[in-house]
Amino acid sequence: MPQEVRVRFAPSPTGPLHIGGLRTALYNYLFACQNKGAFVLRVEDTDRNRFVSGAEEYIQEALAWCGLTPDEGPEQGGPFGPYRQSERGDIYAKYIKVLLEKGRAYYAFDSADALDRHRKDQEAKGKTFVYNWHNRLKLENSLSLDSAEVERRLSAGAPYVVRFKMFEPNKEAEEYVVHDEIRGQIKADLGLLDDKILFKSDGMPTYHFANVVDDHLMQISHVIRGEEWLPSLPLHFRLYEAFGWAPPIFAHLPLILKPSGKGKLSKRDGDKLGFPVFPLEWKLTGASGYREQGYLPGALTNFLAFLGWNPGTEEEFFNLEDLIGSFDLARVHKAGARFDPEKNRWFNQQHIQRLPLDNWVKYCERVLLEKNVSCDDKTLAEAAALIQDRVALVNDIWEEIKVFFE
RNA sequence: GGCCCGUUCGUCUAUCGGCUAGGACGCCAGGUUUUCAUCCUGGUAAGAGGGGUUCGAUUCCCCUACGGGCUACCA
Repeated sequence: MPQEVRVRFAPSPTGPLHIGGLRTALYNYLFACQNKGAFVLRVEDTDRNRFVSGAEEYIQEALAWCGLTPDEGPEQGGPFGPYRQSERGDIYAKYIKVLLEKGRAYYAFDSADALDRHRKDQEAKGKTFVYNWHNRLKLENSLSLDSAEVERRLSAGAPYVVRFKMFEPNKEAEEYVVHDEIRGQIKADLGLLDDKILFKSDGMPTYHFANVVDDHLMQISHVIRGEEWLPSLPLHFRLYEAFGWAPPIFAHLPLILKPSGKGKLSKRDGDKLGFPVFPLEWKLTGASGYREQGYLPGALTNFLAFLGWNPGTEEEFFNLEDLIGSFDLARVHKAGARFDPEKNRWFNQQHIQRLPLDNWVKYCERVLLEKNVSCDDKTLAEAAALIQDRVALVNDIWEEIKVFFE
């Protein structure tokens, strides 16, 4: 492998990181470490409307709690910065121009309202409105309008977006094949895909554009991300192609599903399901976190690692270092996995039991300190040893240990 | 609706054409423990359905069903 492995975790700061995102970060981290590569944190804050202040700090803190500290990122710095997309405006402006000049992208003046109307019209006829090759000449854009009119609108400051020219019939084949490391070859029909917006009218790039530009510029070798991105993989390949860049290797991870009922686990589940979905508590909404509930970060990452992957042996207790040694992208599953809070708790209990005594004593000591109970080291060590296999969560310590001090 | 991905015990999973389909959580039963927890032993329970390919399919192919994702000037 001549090329250096560089992976990135690219959350958008719209709220706390949830355990699905945490697992994505974990897999990226493991892959980077075992290949002696770099783990990059990139903050994808191109949506001003959904920006939540404090979210970026939360993400950093959550990663640090789990031991997944990035090698490069907004706080760590690095040679490929800035690592916040909101600070990379000049870069995107430069590269969108490239696509425009190559004729691979075009200006579009259709208002959001007008597009909405088109969608509703088509829906009424039982059809779906798709902005692409078959109607782009009937809409308001730099392909349909003459160049003088386009110039006039642009210089008059008319709002516009930039769209990607996804496909041109008669010039290229409709069948398109992309590759995913976990799923293999995936066929797509370019004629069915739409001319995605690359640049929004507020001057910010969309995910698709910023992502491709940044991954290329940051020399990302492997993109390991959630399965929800699989449908846009053909678009991303097309973008690399349009730029003339070699794409990275893509691996789409299976989603984490709710313990029961339908759908994937989401931030909005909060702890409505009876268990936290966040590593740390999120004060804005009062949502609880695994740390506050008394989970060990090593137990959480162990359990999360096994949601969608396993080493193929019957060994099931792995600390971060063990995981780095055993993790294998080729053994990642294709199907989504339901999150099981009970098994998560059991992992935690097992991890507590396996803690070296002197380490465990520190947890107990902290609890006694909080409760203003003083005792000598010998008593503390004895009491801690006696309760170690009775406790499933760090938060249970007081309940078990108090009998020794009352 | 359209497109894409998926499908082994209730759940997480092993199996890379030939197994009595293994492990773990949970649950049930028994044992250890003054009680509880821990721990030990045993039990429960699975290849979505239908076609192929093959001497032989859980494993390869197709169809159907079901599940999931995407279909925004969100990521």
